[in-house]
Amino acid sequence: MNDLHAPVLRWYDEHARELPWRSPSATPWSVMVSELMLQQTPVARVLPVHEQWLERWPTPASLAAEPAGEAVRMWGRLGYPRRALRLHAAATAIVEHHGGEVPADHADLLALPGVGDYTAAAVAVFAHGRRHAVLDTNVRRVHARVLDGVELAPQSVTRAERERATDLLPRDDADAATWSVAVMELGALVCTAQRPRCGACPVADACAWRAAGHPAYDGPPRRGQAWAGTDRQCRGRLLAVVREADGPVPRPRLDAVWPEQAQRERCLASLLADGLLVRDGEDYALP
DNA sequence: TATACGTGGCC
DNA sequence: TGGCCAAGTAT
Repeated sequence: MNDLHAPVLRWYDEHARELPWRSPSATPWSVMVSELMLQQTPVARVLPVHEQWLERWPTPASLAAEPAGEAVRMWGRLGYPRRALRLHAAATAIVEHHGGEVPADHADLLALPGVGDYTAAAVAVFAHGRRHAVLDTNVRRVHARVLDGVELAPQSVTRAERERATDLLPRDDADAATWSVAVMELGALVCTAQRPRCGACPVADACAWRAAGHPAYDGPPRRGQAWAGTDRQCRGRLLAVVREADGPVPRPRLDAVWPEQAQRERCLASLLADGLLVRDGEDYALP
């Protein structure tokens, strides 16, 4: 145990949110579903969808048995709907290659659609108790501040950063898992990107960033996410029409939600290419 | 490695 | 008020 473990673990024990996927009765599938949904998406918005999802599809096999379009519809307005397709494809792969059970090995998880390095680690650790570093944006920000004395972590993860995160893990598997979720929670609730609550931080006294006077980020400029008028907005509008319709949608109803024809055509084509929509004559529908 | 990919809440 | 941000992945 290093000097950070005890205060962070104690803080987590006292302040952690009770979330369904952290329940002792949560299944690996519940954890995996939560991780896909939480990618770039706030907890508050995931909560109701996760509950409905698990009620309808309590196992990978139950989801794999349905058309992918049902997953897209249930995904609702969570955003990045390709994740719904990937989760459905992952469920299918789990049935085909893992006997319907969410695998525990990082490499097996990484091979599943929609599962990258972070999610593979999160499922291995939080669903199966494996000992593995979990590096998400929260953990990276906490490490950057406490250990490096900078406001934000670099854009990409280096080998050194990963090795340090692994070195920081408590020796015991269960403690290591709790440590990872605790650091994530600390980043989500206290060591936030904006307006960090250093007064509530269990390791404020050990924080290099605080000791340095909270120097502002001075790295390369980080690109914002363009939205208005972008293909992303257009795709979102088009897919929302089909998702919220009872059946196949005639083309004019799609034309009505986006004025620029060229962009509309391009986005419709990309939605078809992604498999988020299928065309049936003059109508469009979920797959 | 840089970019595309949804949505909505916050200050 | 609009830019920033939220448990990333795929290409």
